[in-house]
Amino acid sequence: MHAFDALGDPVRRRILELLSHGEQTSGALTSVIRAEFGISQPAVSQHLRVLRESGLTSVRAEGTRRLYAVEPAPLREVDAWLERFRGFWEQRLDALGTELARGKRERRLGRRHDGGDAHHASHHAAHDGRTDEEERP
Amino acid sequence: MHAFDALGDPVRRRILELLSHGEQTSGALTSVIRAEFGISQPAVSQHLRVLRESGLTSVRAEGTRRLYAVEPAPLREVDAWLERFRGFWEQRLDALGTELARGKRERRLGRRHDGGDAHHASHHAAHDGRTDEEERP
DNA sequence: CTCTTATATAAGCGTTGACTTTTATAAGCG
DNA sequence: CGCTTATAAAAGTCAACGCTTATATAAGAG
Repeated sequence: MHAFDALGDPVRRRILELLSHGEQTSGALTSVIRAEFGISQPAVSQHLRVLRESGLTSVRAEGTRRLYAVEPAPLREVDAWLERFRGFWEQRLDALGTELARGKRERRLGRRHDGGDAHHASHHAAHDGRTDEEERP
Repeated sequence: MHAFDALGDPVRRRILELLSHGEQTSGALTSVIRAEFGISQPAVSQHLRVLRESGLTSVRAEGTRRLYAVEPAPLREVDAWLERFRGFWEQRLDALGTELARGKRERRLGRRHDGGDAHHASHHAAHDGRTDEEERP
């Protein structure tokens, strides 16, 4: 399943938003989603399965808990796909900054960098607000 | 319909790719898509309708032709949604480029850096590079 | 071992979505 | 005008999706 398909569902997008702050247990995710969307535990579990199978998350067992985390690769692909449209809204950016940023980003992505690069993401625990407000039928 | 839903279909993504080079008539799009996906003219027309109705394209009539063009707003929204995940793969961008790019791109969001907690090792060899080639069932 | 908690799977069902073929609309052209 | 080209809409079909209830698995607590 292509990442875009998985991202088509608001529940799954919301789950990823929740995971963007760091890993979460299935249970924690489930209670938030249940509260926000009013769906059952198995429904959430099925969404988690889709996320797993589309490579958007990884899971790690800890006792009886399952800890889900964002797996960035497919999102990076989506980001790359969007690249060709950035010109549509970045046209007005001044040339120097754009060139710099773009050049750097691309150069980096085109190169292997797995060697000693054991550093981890850092999350700004800014606001928790959802940006996405949708209802489902 | 949310942009992400519309983007879930490979035909529609392909149409947008074709439009990323500039506006195209329905006919031109249709013949490419027919060739690549083997679907009928009405099928393409229906995809065009979805793209129109989700705001991803605009249309302009010229005689009997319809000229489609990318309408960037929803894509920009998608891009904004992705923003929160960029940290997962851009963590190592050096400061200058990052500041320039980010500051410019989302000046209004008032982003700040932090040296936060650590999870989410992402360790994958580079791969891919190709855009999109999929089959449909 | 039994009961409970955490999570996933199975089976079934209604709805949606992506097609198809057929038909409509409307502009150009002889 | 009638014929053709360009495009959309209508109606029907079939599979995929998202949900539900019911059930399985597996770890922990008592």
